[in-house]
Amino acid sequence: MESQPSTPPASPESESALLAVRREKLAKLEAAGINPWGGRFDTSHSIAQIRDSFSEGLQVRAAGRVTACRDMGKTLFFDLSDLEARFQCFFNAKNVPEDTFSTFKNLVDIGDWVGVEGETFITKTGEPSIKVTSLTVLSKSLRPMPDKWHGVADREIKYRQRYLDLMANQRSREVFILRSRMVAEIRTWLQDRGFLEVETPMLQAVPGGAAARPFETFHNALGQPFFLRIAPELYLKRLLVGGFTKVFELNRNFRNEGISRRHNPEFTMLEAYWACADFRQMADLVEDLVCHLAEKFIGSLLIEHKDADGNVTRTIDLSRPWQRTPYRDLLRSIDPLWFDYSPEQRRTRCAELGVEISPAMEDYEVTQQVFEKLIEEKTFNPCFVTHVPAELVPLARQNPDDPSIVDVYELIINGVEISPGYSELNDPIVQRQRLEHQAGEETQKVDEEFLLALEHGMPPAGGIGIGIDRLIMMLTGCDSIRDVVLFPQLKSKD
RNA sequence: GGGCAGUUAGCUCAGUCGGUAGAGCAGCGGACUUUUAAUCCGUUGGUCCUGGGUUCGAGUCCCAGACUGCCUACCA
Repeated sequence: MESQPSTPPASPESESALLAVRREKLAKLEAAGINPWGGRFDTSHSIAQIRDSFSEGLQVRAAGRVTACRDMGKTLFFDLSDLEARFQCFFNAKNVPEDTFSTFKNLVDIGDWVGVEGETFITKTGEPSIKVTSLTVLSKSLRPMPDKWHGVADREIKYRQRYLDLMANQRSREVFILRSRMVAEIRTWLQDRGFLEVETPMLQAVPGGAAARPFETFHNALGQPFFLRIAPELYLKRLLVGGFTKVFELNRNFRNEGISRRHNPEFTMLEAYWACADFRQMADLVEDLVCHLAEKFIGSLLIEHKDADGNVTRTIDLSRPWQRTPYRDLLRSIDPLWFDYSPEQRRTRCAELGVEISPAMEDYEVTQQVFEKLIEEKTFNPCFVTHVPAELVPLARQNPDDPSIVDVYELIINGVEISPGYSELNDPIVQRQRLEHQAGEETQKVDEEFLLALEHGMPPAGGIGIGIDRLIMMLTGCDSIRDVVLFPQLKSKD
C-alpha cells in the first residue's frame, strides 16, 4: 500500500450532493459550537411511556430519532421515534431562543438523533405532542433515511443493513421485539418449572448430537482442530449423568449446510432434559409452552398469517389437545397398504404419488420421503408424530414392545418440524452400537467421552429440542427465517 | 450444486420497436404559526450491477461474471 494523503480518498458516495449537504451541516453545527455527536442526555420518560400514559401539562425530557418533519414556517412539527414508539414534537419559534430555532430548521435532518425538553399538550387537531422549549443534537446522520412511505423493500438492504430496515419498517421492529420477549419468556417459563439454564461448549472436538456437516476451526495453542457445535445434546446429557435433573440450553447451533427460507447456518435451538420423564411428558411440556407463548404474545391460539396486503393466507389452530398420531398411521392415510408392500412396490408407489426418490435411498428413507412431502409439508396445525422408525433417530430409546420404533415425537406445525422430543437412550452399550452404526455411514467420529459418561449411569430422561427461529416464524407469520434473524448470513460482497 | 427471476437517482419504482434517462418520496431554494404521507411554486441529482460482444447507435439484443430472491438439491 502506498501512503495515502490525509484527506480520505474520493469514493462515489462522497461525490453525492446529498451527502455533501449533510457534511456541510455537520461543519456548520461544529462552527456554531454545537457538538453534533451529543453525549449523556438524561430522559424523564421513554417515548412509549409518554405516549401510553399521556397527560397534558407534563414536563418531559425525551430522546429519539427525527423521522419526519412538517415545516410550517415559524412552526414545525417533527416526529421523534425510537424502536418502540413515535411521538410528535411541536417546535415554535416563540417557545425557544432564536438561534435554537434556526439551528434546528437549517441544520437538523430527518435521521438525526435529538433530545427534547418541554411540556405535553394536545394540538388543535387532537394530536398529543411535546411543546419543545429546549433541543439538543445527539447525533448527526450523514446519510439519508430510507423512503418514509415504502421503507426498505430491497431484501438485500433489509438483511445487510438491518438498521435501515428497523428504522424504517414498523413490522420488522415488532417482529424482533416480539422475538426478544418470547425468548425471555421461554427462559422464565422453564426456570419457573425448575429447569436450570446452562451453557455448554460451542467448540467441540467431536461434533455430535445430530447428523449435519459442521464448521471446522483450529485452536492454535492446543494445536488441535475444533468444530462449532451442531447440537448441545451430548453435553447436556453429561449433566444428567452429573445429577442435574432439569436442564436447558437456549443458544446457537451451527450447521454447514445449504441456506434456504428455513435454514440459516447459525440458528437458535432450545434443548431441555428432564430426568425420569419420557417423551409423552416432553410433548405435554412443549404443548403447554407454545400455547402459553401464543396466548401471552399473540392473544389467541388462532395464529393468522397474512400477505403484504393484510389478507389472511393461513390460520394455524393451536387449540388443545394437539393431535398425536403414530408415524405408520400417517403413512397408511396416504396408502393403507404402504407397509404391506415390498420395497420395490413402495418405490413404484412413489412414482405414482409424484414423490421424487433417488436409487441410493434405503427403504426407510423412501418412506421418510413420502412422509416429508405428503404429510409434513401439508400439516399446518400441530401434530405430534409418534412411534418413529428407529433408523431415523439414533439417540432415542427403542419402544419396549416394538424395537423397530423409538419412543419419540416429532412435532410438526406450519409444514415444518418445529420440535423433536425423545425418551432418551441411556443404555451405554446400545448407544455405542447405534452411534458406531451411524458413524460408519457418515464417516463421523464417535464421541468416546460421551459414551464414557453414559457408563457412569445416566438417568432415564425426556429430552426436547425446539427450533426457536422456526417457532418465531410460526407465531409471527414470517415465511422466511431471514425475517426473524437480525443478521442472516449472506455472501460477502467483494 | 441445478433451474427461474431480478439489479435503473439516497429510497420506492416506470422505461414501449434498439434512437436525447423518467416519476413519487428524500434533498436543495422559496411561501406558510396546528401539521401529521402537510400543502403550494421552483429545482439539483444517473458507473442504468460488472466486463466483453453485436450495431451507425445498447438501460433495451447476445455471451460471461457478481450479488439477491424464489424453487430445487443437501440438511435428524
